[in-house]
Amino acid sequence: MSVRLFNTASRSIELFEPLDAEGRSVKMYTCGPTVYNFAHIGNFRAYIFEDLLQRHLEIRGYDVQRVMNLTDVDDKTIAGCKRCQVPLADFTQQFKDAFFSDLDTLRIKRAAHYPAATEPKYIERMIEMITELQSQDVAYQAEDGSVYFRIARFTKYGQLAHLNLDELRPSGRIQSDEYEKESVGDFALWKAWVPDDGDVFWESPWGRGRPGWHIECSAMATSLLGPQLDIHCGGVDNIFPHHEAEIAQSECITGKQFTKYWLHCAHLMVDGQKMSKSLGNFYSIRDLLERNYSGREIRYALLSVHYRLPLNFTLPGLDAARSALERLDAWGERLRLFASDTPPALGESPAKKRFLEALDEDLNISGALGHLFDWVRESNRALDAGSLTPAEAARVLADFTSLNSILEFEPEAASVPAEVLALVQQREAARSARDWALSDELRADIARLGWQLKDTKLGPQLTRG
RNA sequence: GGCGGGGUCGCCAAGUGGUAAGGCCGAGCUCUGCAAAAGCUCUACCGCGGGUUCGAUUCCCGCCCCCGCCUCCA
Repeated sequence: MSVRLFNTASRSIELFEPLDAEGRSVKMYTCGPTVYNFAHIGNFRAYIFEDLLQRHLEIRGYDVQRVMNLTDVDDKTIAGCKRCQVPLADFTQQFKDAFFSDLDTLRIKRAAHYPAATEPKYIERMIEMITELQSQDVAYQAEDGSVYFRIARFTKYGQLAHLNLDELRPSGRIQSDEYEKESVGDFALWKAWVPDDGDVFWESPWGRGRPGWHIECSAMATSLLGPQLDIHCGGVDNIFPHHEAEIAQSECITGKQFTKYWLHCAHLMVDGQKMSKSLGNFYSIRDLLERNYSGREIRYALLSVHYRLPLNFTLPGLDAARSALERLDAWGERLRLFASDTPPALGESPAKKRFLEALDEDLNISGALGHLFDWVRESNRALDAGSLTPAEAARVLADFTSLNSILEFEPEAASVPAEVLALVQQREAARSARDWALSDELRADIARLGWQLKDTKLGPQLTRG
């Protein structure tokens, strides 16, 4: 039971060994959202991957301390609060709230900390760090008043992304107001106030301004987790320059290797194309809830593809997720009704072992789910044949429950209105009286109230819609 | 141009140097007052062309196509 993970730094799968001398504690930092809008499913693909990683490490006995930052000041948040004519904090708060609500919808386990960039203690820490970098002469203030990191002074810069900086091709994305930099690759640590920033600024040794994006992660990560992290995650697009910058800043300050394992998830596409607002294929979680998909269905769809592979998100894919989950629901329900009350001490089943071993191998979730469904079919067959004992069923159920501490696939408890429940009872009475006409009429009544009723071997079953 | 990921059944997607998991959809069967649900069963020679090998989807070379990054997008 050793976990192996693909490390972007080495471009290979490595045995996971935490820095902690005891080998138990794992420090994990995950780049969080910029709260200028509702996070989209692409963001949540990353967060669900990180959730899977945390939960799997936990089931393997590690004590994971995870931090996720909230970027609540940047160009977009400033533009947004100006547009809405509200204070920055008010503007970002609504999206912070929405973000946490979406996390719950998707059953993503909460990190230990969600530090926000504008918290005074972190602004203070960032200023301290920039001051230190300046004293080391790796940071300098340019004529525009902003402070930049001098990448020429950090020889490792570009190593994570395997980029040769001399060969970098200008991409036209360089801001025209940054011409004061010594080198185009130098990145901002502190951005000088400009009139467009309005009342968004902090006082600093370099005058009014705000922190650059990269320094916030270095400050919050080292403040909360210490100078060295075991795991640092994000989307592939963060590798360069964001994570390079974090390494440069942090290691200049601490003198230690910043992160041991860098994990990055691939992007998500929608209907085979890059998700973008202009293509109209841009989904937030609430967009999908409005289409009557549930959080766990979205979770399944986003979780079931290996994190380093591009995930093609489609609505039919969500329908497939729904069907797959219903199969698991039916299996669980069947086991529950048949299992004995006391799970036998038979130890871990081979199926559970296979599932976890698949995840050990760089989170091979597709392989793991394959084993799960094999297990579903095998135990259903045994139940059909009458060859599964109630005690064995109890063990299967116990192991499935335990795997659900990773998957979180349990059905949502639907709250059925009393009115509907009463009709169901009346119909059951009609059915036992073999009054089929009344029975069908009652089923139609129930349908009119928005519930679909199916007679299963286990009794009437209600579903919404 | 540089770097990276990928092309496996209608769709999604594992995997291995020895003739290909699983899910969805579809079909058949069982069950069933009806409807449905559920369960079982069935469905692929792995982008193209070479090479290495007794044998390649799996290794090597070339090609085609898709996606991403190249200075603040997960």
